[in-house]
Parts: sequence; structure tokens; C-alpha cells
Amino acid sequence: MGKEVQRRRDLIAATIREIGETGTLSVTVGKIAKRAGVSPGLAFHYFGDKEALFLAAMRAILRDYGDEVRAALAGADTPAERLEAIIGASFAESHFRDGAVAAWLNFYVLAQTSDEAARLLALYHRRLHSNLVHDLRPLLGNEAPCAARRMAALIDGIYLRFALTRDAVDAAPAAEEVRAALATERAAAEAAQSA
Amino acid sequence: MGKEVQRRRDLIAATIREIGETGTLSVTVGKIAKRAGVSPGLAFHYFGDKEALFLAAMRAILRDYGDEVRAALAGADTPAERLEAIIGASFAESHFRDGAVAAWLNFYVLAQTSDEAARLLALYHRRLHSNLVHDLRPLLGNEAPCAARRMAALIDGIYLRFALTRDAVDAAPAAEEVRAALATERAAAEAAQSA
DNA sequence: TGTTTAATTGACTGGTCAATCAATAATGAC
DNA sequence: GTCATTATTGATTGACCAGTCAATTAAACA
Repeated sequence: MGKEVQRRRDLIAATIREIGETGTLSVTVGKIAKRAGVSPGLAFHYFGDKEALFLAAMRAILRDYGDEVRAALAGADTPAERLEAIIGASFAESHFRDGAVAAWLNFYVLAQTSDEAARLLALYHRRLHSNLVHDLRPLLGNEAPCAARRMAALIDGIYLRFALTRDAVDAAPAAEEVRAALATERAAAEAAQSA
Repeated sequence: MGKEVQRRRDLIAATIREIGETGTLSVTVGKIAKRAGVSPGLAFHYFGDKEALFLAAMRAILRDYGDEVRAALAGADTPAERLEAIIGASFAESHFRDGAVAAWLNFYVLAQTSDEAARLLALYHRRLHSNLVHDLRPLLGNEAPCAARRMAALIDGIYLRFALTRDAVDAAPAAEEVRAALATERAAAEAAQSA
């Protein structure tokens, strides 16, 4: 029965929206359920408890991000194009829409104490790192793993800053900064090679 | 009377510790007061409400960080030494001790909705950026402001990763990654100059 | 010492909320 | 249409908590 799938989807969407509006994880399940157009009991019926509901929402966000990356990578051939695809997907508008930002921030908080959240976060870290290394290697050689760690952290750091800067609505400059960092890495690598 | 100063200090320290242990901002003022060895009422008497208490704690953390940076800068002469001082202070052990990590994460969450938290965060951003530009300029010239933005975001991103990675206890590798990024920036700048 | 003033207490209130569960409605099988 | 199964409700419970305030204690001072 697709009923359950639809309800779960609705509840997850409502969770993200609600967290986005209040900014915190301390939204009530009642509010979320109301927004989804169901009774509070149903949220517990499908997800068990509040934390599980939030983690399901976070999993959905991470899945969307993964899909976006994969789609972007599909149309990219060269390493440089693939890196551009990763950067583009990382700062896609969907990453800033609705409650995605608020969800991420609260996800970080939860990752301190929830094993499942920590697991999910580590998964995201590994995926991003492995994607970056794969496409940096042809450009930077042995420096690739280190550069990938830097770029991954930079992506997170820039996201954080743009997400938390009140006036910043347009994410384009964020991606631009990562591109500039990549250019710097390539310039440094080239200089090292010719030395 | 120094009594009030002492009590405020105790309450702030207890707040940071308590947040550190639970990981969240949803600690009760009662628990904090108990840890500080006073009654719940006193916390409200001195700080007004819970948010003000947390913001006072965050201000204390930011002040400590500022002191640390200033002290490190005092013993540094060359731009390179000063940059090293900033990096060292940014990953000082005190930044990972007690509830500093948890406080920072919850601070980010709060910055979405609290004007005062957003103000404090912007202040931190400005200070760091201005320090970095000041000492990057002699090394990188016009590239300094851009490189400073990258380095600032990188510091935040790396802090985030190290703070949230379960097994990482030692912050030394974190600082090392920022140093490597700085070296990359310098190498790229040198290459650009000779071109 | 007695008196004023400041510091501190902790019981209390009003409200909130996660989670439960018994009851009801919808769905589908035969 | 009857019955069984599944989906859904929403009232309820029990616990918790921010913030208040009247009462108490300690400090300061004359």
C-alpha cells in the first residue's frame, strides 16, 4: 500500500518545513503532524519517536543531495568538469530552501549524542571525500587526499557562513569561493611540478 | 561587590559544562544552577532568562578565544609567524575542552533566530577575517581578502569536522591542515608572480 | 546591637509536550 | 454485505520546566 509511503513523505516534508520555520529541533510533533494534515498519533505510529522522525528527514535531505551530485556527475566527463559538478551540487538552491539549513545545523548538534546521526554524518563525509579524491587525483597526484580534505572542510565551512549570514540569499558566490580554492590548489600543484 | 561577578562566572561555567555534557541547549536552568551550587532562582535573578544566560556563556567563550589570539599575536613578528599564531589559537585545546564544542554548535543553531547571537557571530567573523587579511596581505597581495575568506571558512569547517569526529581527540592535525592550505595559497601566489 | 539593604532560596504556577492507547473509520477480501 | 485488517484519531497521562515571588538569610553599616 502506497498510503504509508505517502504519509511518511508528507510527515518528513512537514518536519523539514517546521524545523526551518522555528530554526530548532524543539518543534512539537503535534505541529509537524498538523502541518502534514494528520493527527499527532500517526507520526508516532509511523516513526516511533521524534528523533527517528528527524533522522528520517535528515536521511531524505542527504539522499536528495546524493541524487543531485549523481545527476550532475552523469553529465561530466573530465575531472575538472566532475569537480565543478560536485561544487555545483553542493551549493544547489535546494540546499538552502525550506528548512534544509536549519536541519543541517540541528543535525550537527544531534550528531554529538546520537549514534545514528553520527553514522549518517560520517557517511556524508566519506562520500564527499571519496568523490573529491577521485577527481582531484588526475589533477594533483599524491596531493589529492590532502587537498580533498581541505576542499571538503571548505565546502562545509562556506556553507555554514552563507547559511548563517542574514543578507546572503544567493548561493552563487559560495560556489565561486570553492572554485577559487580549487584553482589555487591547481596552481600550487603546477608550481610544485615545474620546480 | 565581587560576589555578583563570582556568581555570574560560576553560572556561566556551569552552563558551558552542562551543555557540554548533554550536547544540547535544552538543559534546564535548574540543572545549571545546581551545578553552580546555587538555587535556580539566582540564575534568573542575574541573567533574566535562559537565552541570556547562554549568550553570556557564548560571549565568555568568544572572549577567551580573542584573548588567546591576542596573546599569541603578541609574541609574533613576521606575517608568517602571526598567521601561525592565529591558526594555533584557533585550534587551542581550550576550544575543544568542556562544552566549548557543544556551545559552538548550539550557538550556530541559535544564530538563525536570535539577533544577539547573529550579532556575536558576525563579530567573530569580522575579527577573524580582518586578522587574516592583515597578515596575508604582505604574502599574497591583492589576493589576500579572497584567501582570507577561504581560510576563515576552512578554519570553521575543519573545526566542525574535528569536533564531530568521535575518535579525534587531538586537535594538532586540524591545525596542520590549515597550515597546509596556507602553504598552498603561498605557492599559488608565488607561481602567479613569476608568470 | 539593631536596622537597613542586598543576596538567595525554593515552592509554586501555568503551560508544554512526548508518547500511549482505546476507540473509530476506512479499506479490501470473499 | 459481512467481516477482518489496517489506518487514523485525539483525548489523556505523566513528566518536565521556565520563570515568578514571597519569604529567608546574610552583609553592611551606624
